[in-house]
Amino acid sequence: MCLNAVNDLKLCIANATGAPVERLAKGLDIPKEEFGDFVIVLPKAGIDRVQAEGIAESIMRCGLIARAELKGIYLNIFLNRELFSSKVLEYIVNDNEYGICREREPKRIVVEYVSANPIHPLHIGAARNAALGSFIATILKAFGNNVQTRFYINDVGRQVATVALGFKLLGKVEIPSNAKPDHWIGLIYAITNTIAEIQSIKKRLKTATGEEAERLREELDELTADATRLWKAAPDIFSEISEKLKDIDFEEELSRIMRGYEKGEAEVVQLIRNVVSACIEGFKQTLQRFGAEIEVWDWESDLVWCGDVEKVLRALKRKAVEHKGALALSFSSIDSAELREKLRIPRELEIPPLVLQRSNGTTLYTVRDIAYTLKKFREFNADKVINVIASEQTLPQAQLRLALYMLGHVREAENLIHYSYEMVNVEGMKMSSRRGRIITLDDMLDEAKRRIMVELEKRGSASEAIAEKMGVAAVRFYLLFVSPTRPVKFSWALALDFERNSAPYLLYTYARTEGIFRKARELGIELDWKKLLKIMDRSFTISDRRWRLVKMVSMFPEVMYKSYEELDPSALALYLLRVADEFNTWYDEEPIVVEKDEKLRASKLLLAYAINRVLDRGLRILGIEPVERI
RNA sequence: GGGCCCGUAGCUCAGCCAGGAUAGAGCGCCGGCCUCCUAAGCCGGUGGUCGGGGGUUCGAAUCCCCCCGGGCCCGCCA
Repeated sequence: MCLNAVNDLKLCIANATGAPVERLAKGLDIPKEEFGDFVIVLPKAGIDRVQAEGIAESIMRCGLIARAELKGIYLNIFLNRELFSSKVLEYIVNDNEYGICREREPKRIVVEYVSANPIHPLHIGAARNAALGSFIATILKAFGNNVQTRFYINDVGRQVATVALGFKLLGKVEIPSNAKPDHWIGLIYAITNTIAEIQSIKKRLKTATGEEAERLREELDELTADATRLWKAAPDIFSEISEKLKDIDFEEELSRIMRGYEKGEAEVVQLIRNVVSACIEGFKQTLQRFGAEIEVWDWESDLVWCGDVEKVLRALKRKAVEHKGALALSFSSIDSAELREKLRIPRELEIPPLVLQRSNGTTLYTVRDIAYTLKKFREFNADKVINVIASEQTLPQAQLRLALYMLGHVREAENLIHYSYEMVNVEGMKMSSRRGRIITLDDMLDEAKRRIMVELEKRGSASEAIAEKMGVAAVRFYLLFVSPTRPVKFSWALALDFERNSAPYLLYTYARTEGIFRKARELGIELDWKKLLKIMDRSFTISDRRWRLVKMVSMFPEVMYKSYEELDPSALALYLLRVADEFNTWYDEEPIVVEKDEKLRASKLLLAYAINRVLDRGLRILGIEPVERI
């Protein structure tokens, strides 16, 4: 419904003063409380001293404003608290979508996210992706767009071939019944890869000398440490793979699997599909638990088999050049500042040629991704495709857009968005899925839940369901709280701190508001918000605390819109925390349900309801389901 | 070597894109508050040459340049 009191205020000022709304909005700010409720920074709004005098006078014609003071370059504005707060509460009660303003022209948008390699469990990096991606899909949908979420199953390529080879050496694809499939596959992958790497290094060491040999020996030490750890995890399996790897040429075998898979040889297809399906099954369990919904699962191999990749490759080859003995696509012929601007490619980014094909004839990831991008646009008839991918892939994503452009898919190139975010770094540890050194999302969720369970038991209200919900919330919030452009520093201490800046804190605050309503009903107070609006004491914001809360609630639509436009959950997360802080202070300061004055009580209940709605709506957009009681 | 992102309190982060009033939170640390709507809470105290240096400006954490430090990328991996 788009009810937004702050927007009303902007329009009101614009009407009263005749100043254009956009200019005003630019200069409008929230000052320190002592200066006013809002402030227009005059130079920012393009208003000079002379004009300012007139505006300071005419602004009073806006009924929402009680008084305005010209002070230096600032026009400080004090609102009519009664009018403004009544308006805010009315909006909350009457707009069941408060905070959201649906697009007049909804877009069709594909959000591809997670798309983790199906060779090991989802780790905390994928978790950040999942949290961001599901947030993006949720908020785009909430604002009225048609959104489809997709997961790209990278089952073609080296990594998958490696784990498939591991299983092949073991004779069969079998997942122990007590193991989660993706965890088991991750172990087999790490074992196979680590042993192969050790063999390769040992081979190279035979001929290496000097610095080169030194470097290799260091690497070998590290690998040996990883191997020992992996051996301990599954001694029999480790030994078996180790033995069998001795008898084969690893690279040759890998190449054979890759070629066989791309050609669709029945035996290889069965092997890989078995392994990958099992891993995806594990992903689905975890993602469902995490509240990240994927609507369409795309197999990369299907793109190869159906001829889409071949088609793209043929088209690319017509534009290809020779690069280091391979066929490649060079972008220098089309590169220009204008094109970079259009395709959102950094000005100075050096873009090397894109190699199109391995010498064994198999395809490469970025080439396959071109076919995939076209598929995403085509199948959903999408206006826009958003790829949620870590910043480390900036270059291939840029090459992807350039290649699309070169092939004449200009619209797709221009509307393919690389939603880039920085990675999760673990302090004191280098994560490596190839060596089985990862912190998994499953572990995080389990540990968070366990910690919360301990806390709940202290309160004598241990509920497994609530602990689960809160655990998921805690992890999601931790990953969404930091701006996407900044790396997340992971440590268990930070992830499991459930005070103040955390989801448990927000959920607790929400539950407090629910507690108020519960108590009210117990006391026989009817919580009919529309009725309460009629009888409420409109002067309740003579209290600065309550007034501050009203102002915060009034900002909700503005905050939501900003988060929507920038697809940035951290702004919303931070806002919710500040609302909770202010509410908790108020909650401690004065009774709400016990208020004797019926009219004032109505106002207080409405204010608590407003906070309740804002927290509920904000948390849900962040993918967190509120709990009524903790 | 080149590119992208980042550097704000002991620690984790807002603020920077669209420059404006004495730079904000949380954690930590110190000291208080539960016969009263949930103490994952509240109140008070502690803590910062905004990485460094130039420049633009009436005004710079914010814009520009240089330097230093960190993460990531520059593969016939994905």
